[in-house]
Amino acid sequence: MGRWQPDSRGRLQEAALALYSERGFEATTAAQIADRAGLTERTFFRLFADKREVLFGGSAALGDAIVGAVAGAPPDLGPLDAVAAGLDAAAAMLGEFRRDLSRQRQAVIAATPELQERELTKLSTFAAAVAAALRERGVSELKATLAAEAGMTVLRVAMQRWAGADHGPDLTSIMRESVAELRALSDAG
Amino acid sequence: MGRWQPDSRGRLQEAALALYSERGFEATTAAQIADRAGLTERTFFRLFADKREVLFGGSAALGDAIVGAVAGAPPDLGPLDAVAAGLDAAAAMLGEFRRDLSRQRQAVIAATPELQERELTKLSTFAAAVAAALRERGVSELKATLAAEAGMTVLRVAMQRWAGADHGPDLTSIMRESVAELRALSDAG
DNA sequence: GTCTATAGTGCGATAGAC
DNA sequence: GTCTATCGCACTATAGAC
Repeated sequence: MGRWQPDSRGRLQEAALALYSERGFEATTAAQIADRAGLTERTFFRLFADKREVLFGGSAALGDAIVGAVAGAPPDLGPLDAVAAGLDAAAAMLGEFRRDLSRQRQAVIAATPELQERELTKLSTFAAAVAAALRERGVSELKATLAAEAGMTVLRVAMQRWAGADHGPDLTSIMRESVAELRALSDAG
Repeated sequence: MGRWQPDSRGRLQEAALALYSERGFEATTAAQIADRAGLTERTFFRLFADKREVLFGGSAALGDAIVGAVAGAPPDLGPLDAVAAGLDAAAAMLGEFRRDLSRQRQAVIAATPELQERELTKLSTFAAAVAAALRERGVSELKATLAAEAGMTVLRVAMQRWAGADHGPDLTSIMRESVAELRALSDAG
């Protein structure tokens, strides 16, 4: 064992979620988070670019999973079907986490405009990567962008609906229903 | 005429766009912007919530125009058609501004992640308002959200394509083409 | 209009692992 | 010796309180 406790990142993420929940994002200082994790403020900012980033730690893996599923979908699927495959992968991955922590995290984000901003940015990053994967499949630039962005919108609203209630359908079901609604949009009123 | 130069807001916006273009957003301080506009840093932060907001001054009016057009569209139109009416209104309004300034503004935003974040937030605000207008028209919550968000995506990519080139089709044409592509998404690959 | 807290950065020091 | 993670200190600018 080393000189320091292991998993500084994880401890900071845990401490941050707890403090943001207790006293709110703005009322929490980076020093307080670091204290609670047994580290210093300087270390916090070395591991996370800013106070918001600490809540979006594992999102790169989620993005990779989505893009992988889109790229790996059967080649004859249209863009929206490929995106739907990506969303299934996302739902499966998010379902592995503890639902109570997901809810807590969503609640903090919902209460904090700055964090909503960051969430939109993350999803926009995913959308760009998904669009690139769709273009690889031969989809036009414009169609790829629109399909990818619509897909990330579905992901966001599905997460909100899922984390907003204790019971009710699981994330995969919510996601698929939303995709169906998206498809039906062009059809009629 | 009063004791001060008129239109402090406008002068600050102009100064900010110039400085952000010249030396970049991060390398520009609020004090420098205020100096250039003949005002104090304190006044800057009284008129704009933060350094980013100064680039998004007139966006409330744009949002109102979009929502108004959506709400005022013929009642028999489906959600996507109503959103398309809103986008037409947006294109008409944005087309009134000087194209070179729009380009400059888009270039600064494209070069600055923080500003892209703010732009996404603005569009998300619009989307929420548009979704509310659609619900007023009898559209379901989920469909309204998806249609509104997709519409704002169209607005964003159309603006990028329009401001990214000197010549080429006007904003209205680009917007309509994008809406058509959005409709066609579900059809096939 | 001044004063202050805090976010976030740069750089050097330290203490282990290898 | 090198490498890496953390600390400590000094510093600027933002943003808000008074």
